[in-house]
Amino acid sequence: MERLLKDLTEAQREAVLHFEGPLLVLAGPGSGKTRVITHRIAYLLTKGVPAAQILALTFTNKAAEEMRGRVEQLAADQSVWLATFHRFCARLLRKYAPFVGLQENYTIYDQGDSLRALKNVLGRLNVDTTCFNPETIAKAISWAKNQLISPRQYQARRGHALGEIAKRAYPAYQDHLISSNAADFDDLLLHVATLLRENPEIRRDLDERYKFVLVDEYQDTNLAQYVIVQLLSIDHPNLAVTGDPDQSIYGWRGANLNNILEFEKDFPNVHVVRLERNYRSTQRILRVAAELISRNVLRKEKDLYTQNSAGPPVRMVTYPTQKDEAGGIAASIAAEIRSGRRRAGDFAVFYRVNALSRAMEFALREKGVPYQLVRGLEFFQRKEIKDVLAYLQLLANPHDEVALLRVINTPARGIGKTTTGRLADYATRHGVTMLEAARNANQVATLGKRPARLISKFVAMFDRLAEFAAAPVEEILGMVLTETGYAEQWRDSQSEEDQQRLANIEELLTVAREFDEKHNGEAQLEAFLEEACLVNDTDNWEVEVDRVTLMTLHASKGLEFPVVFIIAAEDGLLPHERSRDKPEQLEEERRLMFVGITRAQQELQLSIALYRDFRGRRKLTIPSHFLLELPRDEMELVSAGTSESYLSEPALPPPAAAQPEAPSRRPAAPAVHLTTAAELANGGQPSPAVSPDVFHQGMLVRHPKYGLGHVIAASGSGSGRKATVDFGTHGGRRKFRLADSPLRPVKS
DNA sequence: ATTGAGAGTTTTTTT
DNA sequence: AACTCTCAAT
Repeated sequence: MERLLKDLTEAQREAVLHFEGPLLVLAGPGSGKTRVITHRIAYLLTKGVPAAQILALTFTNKAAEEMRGRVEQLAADQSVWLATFHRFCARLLRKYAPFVGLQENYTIYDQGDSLRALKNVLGRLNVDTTCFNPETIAKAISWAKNQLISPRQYQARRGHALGEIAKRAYPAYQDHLISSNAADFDDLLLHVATLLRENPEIRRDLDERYKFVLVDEYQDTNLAQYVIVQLLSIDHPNLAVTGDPDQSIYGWRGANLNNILEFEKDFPNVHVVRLERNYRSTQRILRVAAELISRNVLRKEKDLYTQNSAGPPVRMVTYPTQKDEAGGIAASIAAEIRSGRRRAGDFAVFYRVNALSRAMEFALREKGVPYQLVRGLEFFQRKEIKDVLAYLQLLANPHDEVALLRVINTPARGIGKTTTGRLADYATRHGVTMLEAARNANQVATLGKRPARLISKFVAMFDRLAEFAAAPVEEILGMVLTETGYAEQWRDSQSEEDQQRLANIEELLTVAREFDEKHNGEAQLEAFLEEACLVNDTDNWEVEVDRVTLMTLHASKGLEFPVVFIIAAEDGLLPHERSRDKPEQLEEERRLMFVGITRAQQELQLSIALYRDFRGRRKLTIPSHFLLELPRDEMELVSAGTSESYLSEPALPPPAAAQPEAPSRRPAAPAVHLTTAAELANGGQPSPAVSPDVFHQGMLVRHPKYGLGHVIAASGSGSGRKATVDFGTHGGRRKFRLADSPLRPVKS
C-alpha cells in the first residue's frame, strides 16, 4: 500500500483511493492520468476486490497493453480484464451471439469487408449511386448504428435524399450481415448494447460480474459505448471514467463530448477529481496550449499549470516552400544530434494529413536522420493479405458471403460476375447460403455447363481445405496457399510489387506462427481473425527505437516527446477544409492542435510554408487562423531564408556504434518505416565489399543514399555486371555497375 | 472473363 | 500525384 501511494500527488491520490461509487477524473494533458488508472486498479486489488470483478476499457490496444504492463508491476499475477471496447464486446458476443441473431462463430467485418457487403446490397437493390457513393451511405449507416438506431427505427429527415437511400439500404445491409453471420465494427457495440437493453437478467449478471468498470479516454465514447458502460453500472455504480474534453478529436467517428460533460448529471453523487497540474511541458508550451484551447466555446474551463521551467520560446517559423520546411527541420534535427544534445528519438513531427509526410521523409533521408513513419491501417488491409484471410474467414464461417465472393474467383478461375450473380439469385430464392448454392451448382438452372463445372471444382477444393479447419493457423494458411496456388502467380514475376506481395504473405505466415505459439496451437481460427481485424499497425510503433517519429496529429494522442514540430499549420489543412463550415468541427480542429502542442515536453516549433504542393499543384498558402490565437509574448517568430542554407548542411556521420537493426515485423512494406543504420552511412565507411555475382533479380538491396530497393534486373558477370534497382517513391529506378556501387544485399 | 485506359476522388481512422 | 473504380474493348 505504501508503495502504491508514495509517488502520487494529493489529487492523484484522491482519485486512486476512491473506492465505491462513480468517479470522474478530469485529467489535463500530462497530468498522470494513466498512472492514476493503473494505481487505482492495484489499489482495488489490495482492498480485496477479486481481479475478475474489474473491467478496464480503453480505445486502443496500445493503451490496453501499456496499462496491463503497469498493473502487472504494481500487482503481479492478477489478471484483470483490460481490453479495448471492441475486443470486450467481441468476446461477449461469442458467448451471447444467439441473443442478437448471430452464431458463436460469427465473422467480424472490417471497414473494407463491410463496404464490400454494402456495395453488394446496393447493387441488388438497384440503388442509384450517382448522387451518393457507397462510402457516404456507409457513413450514414454507421452514424445510425452509433446512435443505436435500428434499421426499423431509422427515419429519413424530410427531403434528405441521402436519408431516403440510407433508409432503404440500412435494413437490407443489416439483413445481409445477419445472414452472413457477420458483424461490422459498429455492430460489436450495437449488439452488446441491444443485448444488455433487451435482456434484463443478462444485464444483471454482467453488472454483478463486473462490479468495477473503468473507462479511459471517456471523452471519445459514442452513444453505444456510453450505454454499455451505463448498463453495466446500475446495481454496482462503481463506474470510474477518466478523460479530457479538450482532447476529444474523434467527433467525426461518432464520439459524443456530452458523455463526459454531463457525467455529473448521469451520476449526481459522482466524485470529481481534477488533475490540472502538468508534469510534462514547459511553462511556455503549456501557456500556448492553454491560450489556444481557451478560444473554444463548447468547453469546461480548466486551469492548466506546471511547476516546470519556463523553457525556450515556442518557435513559429515561416518557410518559403514545403521543401524548405522539410529541409530546414531535418537540418536542425541533424545539427542537434550531431552536437550530442539530442538523440533522434527525442524528436517528433506531426501533420494533419498523411500526404504531408512525403517531403519530410525525403529530407530526413537526405540528411541521414533515422525515422519511423507511423501510419494507420496497412498490413492487414493489403489485397493479398485480405484475399488469403478471406479463405480463413469462409472456413470459420461458411455463411460469410463477402468472404465467399472474394475467394471464389481468387486466383482467377473463370467464375465471373454473371455467374456469381446467378448463384446469389439462387441463394436468395431458396433461402440458402451462397456456399450451399455453389454446392448445388448443377441444380442452378440459370447456370451453363462450364460455369457449373468450375464452381463444383471450387467447392471440392474448399472441402479439402475444410478438413484442416481445426489445425494450427499456420498450417491452414499453408494449405490454402498450396491448394489455391495463390502465391504462384507472382513467384516468377520480375516486378518489385509482386515480390513484395510474396514477402507480405510470408509475413502473414510468420504472424500466424507467432499466434499459434502464443496459444500453444490450441487457438481458434476465429480468435486469429479477430486479432487480424481488431489490431492496428500503429500498435507496432516503438518507443524505444532511437528514430525521429513522423505521424498524424490524431496518432500522437497519448504520447510525448522532448521536441515536437507541427508542420503545415495552414488554412485548409489545420483546420482542415472539410471542417470549416461547422463551428463544432472547427473546435475539434482546435483541440487537435491542442493535442499536438501538449505532446511537447521541452521544445515546440510550429511552421508554415508560403507555397505548398498539394494534390499535384502548387498553391500560395494562408496561415492557419489558429496561429493568430497564440500568445506572441511566449513565441519567437522566424522567417527562414531560401533553401540554399539547408542544402549545404552536411549529412549526419554514421553513428558511433552500429545500432542493432530494429525488429521490423513487416520487411516488405512496413507500416512503421524504419531507416536502417546502413541507410545512415551517408559518406561513412563502406561496408565490406561483396561479389557482384551475388546480386540477382528480385533481391532486396540497400543503398546508403537511396535506402532499400529491389533488383529489377541484373545482367553480365564479374566487374561488368550491372543491375537496375527500384527504390520506390523516393529514389526511383537507377542503374548500377555492381562492382563499383555501394549496394549491399539485405538478408530477409 | 479479363484487361486496360480514362475518369473521378481525395481527412483524420482508437476498432 | 496517386489511388480506385468503371466501362468498353478484347
